[in-house]
Formats: sequence, structure tokens, C-alpha cells
Amino acid sequence: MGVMTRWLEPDEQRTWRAFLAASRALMETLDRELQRDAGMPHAYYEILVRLSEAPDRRLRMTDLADATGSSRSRLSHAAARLEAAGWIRREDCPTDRRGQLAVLTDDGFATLAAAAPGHVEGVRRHLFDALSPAQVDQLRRISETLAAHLTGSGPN
Amino acid sequence: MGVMTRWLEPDEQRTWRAFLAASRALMETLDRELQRDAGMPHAYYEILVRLSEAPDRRLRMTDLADATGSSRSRLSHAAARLEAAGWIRREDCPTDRRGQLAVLTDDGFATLAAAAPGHVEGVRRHLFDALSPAQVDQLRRISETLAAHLTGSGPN
DNA sequence: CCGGTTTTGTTGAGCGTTCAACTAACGCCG
DNA sequence: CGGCGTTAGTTGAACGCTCAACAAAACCGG
Repeated sequence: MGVMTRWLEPDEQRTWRAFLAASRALMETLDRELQRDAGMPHAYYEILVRLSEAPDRRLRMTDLADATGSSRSRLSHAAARLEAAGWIRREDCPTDRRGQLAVLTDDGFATLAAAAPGHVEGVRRHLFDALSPAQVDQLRRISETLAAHLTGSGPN
Repeated sequence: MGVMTRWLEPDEQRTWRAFLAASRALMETLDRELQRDAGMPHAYYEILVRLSEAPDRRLRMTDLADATGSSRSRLSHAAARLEAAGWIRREDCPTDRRGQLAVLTDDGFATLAAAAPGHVEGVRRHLFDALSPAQVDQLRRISETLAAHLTGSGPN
């Protein structure tokens, strides 16, 4: 702790600030588009996506939290909103009386299906169209490395 | 609009999800560390950093908003909090009677100086230590490309 | 100089997230 | 089986952000 701080090198500094600016701008843009076109934030969209991919369109709350990289609390609040919107419903888990299943409703599925094309197009326009195939590959490796590194030391 | 949606290719899908997971985990980790060690969110830390780098440690609200990639409203709310904490103070702009200058106080500078080493170490640990020098370079190019692409079409 | 338009910054309501505290059920060791 | 630590999920308060509405000053064309 008494050791001199090792500051960022100029190119690291530049990388870090560029990354901050880019990821913030990207997420804000997509979030705004989704809010405008589908009336939901990106986080809620992701919840619906994961449910739609699950067998029987249902998942345990904890599994859904893990899949979306969210805390239990966050998911619980989100589920309340999504249920109020009629996009999901909750069921008791048959094998664990503590458990809850989040189930995607037909309404939720329809909403998701309506929102998906526009959102995918946004991802394409704002992310993939700007990058070369090689860069997409680089970004994938970098992201997978980072994700593995981060979930190794400080998850929830 | 009647055109078939062009869905993401499998490798694009994988890239997108990895990027989401990684950037979310990274930002949440750093945010949590900063909140724990310095009592402020990352967004506020960035504001103090930009002020500390400015001549006379002062900036017009709009310039500060641009520098931190924030909306005017967000910065205005943030400035209120930062002022209440005693880390910045506001002054009237001498050349434009609409304008406000955000000025970093000595207290704010000291708080920043105390927080910086820990935060830099976090950035190093969670980001740069996981990547090769080549990947850092790739990430810089990708981020700069994306940032330029995004501020070309849909800024604030 | 006058009128409309633009820019600057603030405000309040509503929403989503965090954090800590809490209840209830599970599971395991003895 | 009985008790205890663990896990599942919820809750409420505090906080930060967005959005839309707004006031005030600056700018600009005629």
C-alpha cells in the first residue's frame, strides 16, 4: 500500500477512455432506441430474450439472473414490472418451495418478436457495420477473455 | 420495412453477447470498487478527473458534459450532488451570463487524489492485466472506430 | 434595434438499480 | 430427527439517470 502507484501508460489511458466513450455511447444509443420503439429498456429486453430461448419459455429466477448478469434484487424488481406489463408471469417452482419460475407470456413473446428486428438492426448498424470482420473476431476474443477474467475474481 | 430481418450470424451473436457480459461486468466491478473506496460512482469520478485536468480546474457545464459524454441534465443533477459534497463549487461565467463554471475545490481534488491510485489499479487489474499488448491496441482501434461512428449519427 | 430562434442550464416526475435487511425453505452434520 | 448454516427471493429506501418542460440570456436576420 505504500508503493508508488503505477499509472496508466499514454496508450493505455487512450484505450481506456476510448473504450469508456464507445461502450457508453453504444449502450445509450441502443437503450434509447429500444425505449422509443418497444417501450422497454435494454435490460428488460434481455430478460425476455433469455426466457424465449429457455425450454417451455420459463426459468428459475436465479438462473435468469445469472443468464442476464443481474443481481437477484434487480431481477426481482424487473420481474415485478414485467409482470405488471403482462409480459411475464410467475409460477411456484414444483420442486423447491422457495423457488419462483418466470414464464414468458404470449403477450410477452409477441412484444419481443415485434421489438427484435428493429433492435437487431440497431446492433448491426451501430456495432458490426463499423467494424471489419477481423475486428469483430478480435472483439469477441477480447470480450470473452475479459468476461472470464472478471467472473473469476469478483462476481455476485 | 417489409424486408426480412437480417439476423445476427452465430459469430456475431457470440461477439455481441460476450461484449455485453464483459463490458457490463467491468463497469459494475469498477463502479462498486469506487463506491466502496471513495464513496462515489464512476460517473462522478470522471467529472472530477476532467475538472482536475482543466486549466484552473474549472470548466463550463456544457464542456464538462461533452467531456464526460453526459447529457446536460445528468451533469446538472450530478453537479448538485458534488457541490453538496463540497467537491466542486459553481461560479457564474464572466463572459456569458447564462453560463456556469464548475470548479474543483481543494477538498474535491484531495478526494480525487486519494481515490485515483486504487481506481487505476482496478482498471489495470480488471482490464489491462487480462489482455496482451496487441489486444490493447486492437481494443483501442475498435473503440475509437465505434466512438467516431456513433457520434456521427446519434449524439445528444 | 426588434423579434424570433437557438443555446445554456435547471427542475421535477418517473423509472431502474443498489444495498441491506428480511422471510422462508432447503440441506446437512451429528 | 433437530438444529444451523446456506440459498431463494422479496422488499423499501436512497440514489442516479432520463425525459420533457421551462426560464433566461445570446444570437441573428431584417
